[in-house]
Amino acid sequence: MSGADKAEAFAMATGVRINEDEVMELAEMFRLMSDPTRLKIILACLDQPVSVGATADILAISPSLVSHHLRLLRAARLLTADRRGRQVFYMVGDPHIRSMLTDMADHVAEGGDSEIIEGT
Amino acid sequence: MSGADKAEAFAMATGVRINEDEVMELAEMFRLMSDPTRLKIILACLDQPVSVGATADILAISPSLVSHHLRLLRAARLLTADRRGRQVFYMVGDPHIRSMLTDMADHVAEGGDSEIIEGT
DNA sequence: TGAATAGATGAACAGCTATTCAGCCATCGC
DNA sequence: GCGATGGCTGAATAGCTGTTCATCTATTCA
Repeated sequence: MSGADKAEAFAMATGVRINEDEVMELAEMFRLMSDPTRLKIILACLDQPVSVGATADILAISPSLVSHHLRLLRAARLLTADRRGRQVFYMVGDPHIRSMLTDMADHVAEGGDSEIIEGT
Repeated sequence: MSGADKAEAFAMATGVRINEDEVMELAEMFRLMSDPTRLKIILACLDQPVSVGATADILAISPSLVSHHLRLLRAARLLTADRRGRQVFYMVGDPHIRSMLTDMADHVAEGGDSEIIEGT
């Protein structure tokens, strides 16, 4: 069974229209949002562009660390950069990602862990 | 500035109604979905309950590995377990998570990386 | 030009984690 | 009870990654 066949089998079996590469891509997105520091950075520039320095101040971390994270987020196109003078402003580019994030933030804030289901 | 104050400052500055603990909780969710193997497991039982063995077969990995991952997913309440005889079926419990996942899978599958925006 | 500010980069390190392997517990059919 | 099947658990390991520190580039202002 080849790799392509395996991916096909997975897509068939799951009923989810998504192949191996797309799963990897999705996983990579989640990975980038899975680090608390990075997630805070993303949330910080969800609704408006924020400069690197401002982000560092808000989160009380070093500009260097912010920059490192921003590079990853920029590379994955989760954030877009916009230079104004000597400052660089970052913001969430994809509207779909933005709404998903807003949605998830609300979901968590509303405490969706109220129901406990136990198997017999 | 205390920890609580910092969290408050963050919530204020970002405009996102979410505190430190909730950010951690959200990050943890994303972390669980960020591993390709684990993500495949979740996607496999998105729409219907799947047994451990079946999951292992579909993904062509060892039942042991599946079980390890399932324990984490169950602990985080991302998946719910349902024992039938000697088989245990798992499925995505939270409808909100399920729709988010379906949505993101579609988003990735449709290739949302078509537009490249470059800063001046 | 020179100083200063804002970000970016590279190396180095500590901590975490996905995977494998071996063995254990529970449930069903004989 | 006995064997077989299905799933769980614990230890061990290899690979990855978030953070820090020092340094470097780019842009503005005097």
